[in-house]
Amino acid sequence: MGVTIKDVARKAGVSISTVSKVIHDAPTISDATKKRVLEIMKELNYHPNIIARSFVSQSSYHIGLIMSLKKEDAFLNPYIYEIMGGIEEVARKNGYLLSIINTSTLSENPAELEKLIAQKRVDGLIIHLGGFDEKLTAVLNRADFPYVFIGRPNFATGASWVDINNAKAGEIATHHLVDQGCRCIAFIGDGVAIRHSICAARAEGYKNALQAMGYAVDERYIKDMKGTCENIPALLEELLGMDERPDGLVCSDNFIAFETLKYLQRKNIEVPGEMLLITFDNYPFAPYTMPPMSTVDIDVFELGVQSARAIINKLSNPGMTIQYSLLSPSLIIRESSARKITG
Amino acid sequence: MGVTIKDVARKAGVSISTVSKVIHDAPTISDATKKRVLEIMKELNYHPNIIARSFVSQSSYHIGLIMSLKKEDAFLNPYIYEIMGGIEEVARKNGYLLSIINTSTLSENPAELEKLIAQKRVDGLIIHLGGFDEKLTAVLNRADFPYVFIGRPNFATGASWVDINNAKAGEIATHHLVDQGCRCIAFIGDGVAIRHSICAARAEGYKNALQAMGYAVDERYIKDMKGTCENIPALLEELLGMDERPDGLVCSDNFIAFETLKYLQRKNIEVPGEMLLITFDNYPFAPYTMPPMSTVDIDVFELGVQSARAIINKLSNPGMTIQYSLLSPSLIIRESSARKITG
DNA sequence: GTCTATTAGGAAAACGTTTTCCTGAAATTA
DNA sequence: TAATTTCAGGAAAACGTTTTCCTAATAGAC
Repeated sequence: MGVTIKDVARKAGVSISTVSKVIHDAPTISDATKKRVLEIMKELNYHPNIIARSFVSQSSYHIGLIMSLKKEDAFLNPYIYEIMGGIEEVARKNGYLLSIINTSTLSENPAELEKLIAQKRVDGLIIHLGGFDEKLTAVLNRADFPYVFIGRPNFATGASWVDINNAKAGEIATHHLVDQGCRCIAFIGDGVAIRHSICAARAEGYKNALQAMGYAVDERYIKDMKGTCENIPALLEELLGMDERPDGLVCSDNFIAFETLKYLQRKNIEVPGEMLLITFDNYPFAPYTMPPMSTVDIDVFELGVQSARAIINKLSNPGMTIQYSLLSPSLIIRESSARKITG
Repeated sequence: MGVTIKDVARKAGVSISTVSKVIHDAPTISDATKKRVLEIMKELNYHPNIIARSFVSQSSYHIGLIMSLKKEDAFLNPYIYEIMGGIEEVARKNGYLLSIINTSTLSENPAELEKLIAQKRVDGLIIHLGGFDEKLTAVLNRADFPYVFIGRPNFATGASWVDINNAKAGEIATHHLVDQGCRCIAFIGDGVAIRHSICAARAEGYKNALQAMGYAVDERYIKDMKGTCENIPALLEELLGMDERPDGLVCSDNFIAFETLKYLQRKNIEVPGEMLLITFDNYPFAPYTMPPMSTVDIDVFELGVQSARAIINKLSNPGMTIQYSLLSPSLIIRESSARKITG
């Protein structure tokens, strides 16, 4: 067992209370004593035993991140990796460690969540809303356990959340295509009609942008692949067969964008010559498609930072009012949406 | 404070020692008492306080995973996500939680690692070798702290590691191209000459396969992009200008493969018509390239599982001899390496 | 010089387990 | 029946902090 507070106390000729007070910089200790004790601490290379401290405070100094680790989901949210980076940084700076909990474990066996919080293995939870089961929030609420969401929940909850401003992102994408000369812009999504879904918000932004710029919104130009990529070719065929053929496409996610690109190539429709394309999230392969794909990018690291701050705030101040925050996206223009100046 | 062992003891009319012994299924407790105590435990919804248990055992019941969370590295190792899934599953089943520690935090400030292990915030470490600093292992060794590697370290260490069999993967890729009719196969990598690098191992496999099938290995057909994608066109130009022009390319990573594909398209060289292409890791976008990319895939989930087992073994059996394990890859054939049967 | 207020630091309990050693009762043996 | 062994369970210490309450010494006020 390493160096303990007792060793420091003995060597410094003070009581352990005094050492503890020095650690916490209590005002009732004289500067001289403080200095001496601090020196001894350094000399002995003393680190307070976190586990003992946990024991007293009954907190683990761990923040849990509930996220899906299912193989199939691995690349649905490519940015979760960066989110983790943001969380880890803030957590560490506040003395917390980041622990990962698999969403599917919990959905399959909600008792695991009960155990997790009964045993206080984490002090608070950040819940990434991919595949998270609404029912589980009931468990958390019953135990009055602190948590925040990444992503805007589409169910009632008393918890704070942080999200990216997908409506704004949709606006930016659409606005950009109009800027590039498009006069008829279609939207292809997956879950357009699902309340508070990422796709719905992006579609909303698409509509808002069109209206704001004085274009009519025609619902026939809004398509939904309904969960399966295989529907995309048919949707595109419909769009290309319309009286006024679209000259710009907003794809609500990368997979749609890539499938669309493939289809257009097969049909010998040039991008960006005849059709401009834009999507979201700046997926790492976006620069490597042919042509490279324009995206509306999100600072997901910041998403992690904000969510970590939110939960840590909540821990130190349990009565805190709930907060929502929406982060702004930015535009990354690549060839797929850039009209050649020449020609 | 929730239900404690005292509450259970009182209600069951036994001492806390007895309850503790029931929890650990000690043989000196009669079946009748055991049964009664277990019932009371269930009735009161008692969960042993892990923090108190940690306090006694001075272990945190957390496994740390050191991995790079730097933005730039996020997609270098797309499969780390799945690795985490494997680790989490094994860890949880053994009563551990998975904690994430950012490699760059530690390299920037090695004292963080000292603190981490002095405070016993994790019981053991799994180190993902991307960007991990060799010097840090000295800290671990000095403290006799248990750790294992994911990936084969290219420096001396007393620790176990698990890795994917990259040499075997290189063999499989090369063998497959020969099977498909290639007679001159080139290899493009990044770090061919770096000892124990992933790329070097794959190149080794490439050579072995060629030799095993009776082909000569010509070093002129082995190219290295030396850290920057911009070198790729020049390398390809060299290859295409050779007396015997290659009809198959083994690309040691996805970025090389995608850049290569782009180049070949610009030069109007048909894939798979005139050139077969194969790469590794089954990056999620591999099916979405034009044409879809063949890859040699790795069960990285299993990599996580094995690394977690290794560290947990080590924890329960500190004297354990170090172990190395190499996981076998499997072939996923897509259009980029499939000679049309017709024509 | 006495009384009070202030200051610096100490003593000890508490947190919930695990674990070692002990004890009393029952069972076995002689 | 007496001595011994076995068995089931209990008492208490220990783990390293934090924190509350207390005390002795000093300073200040009159």
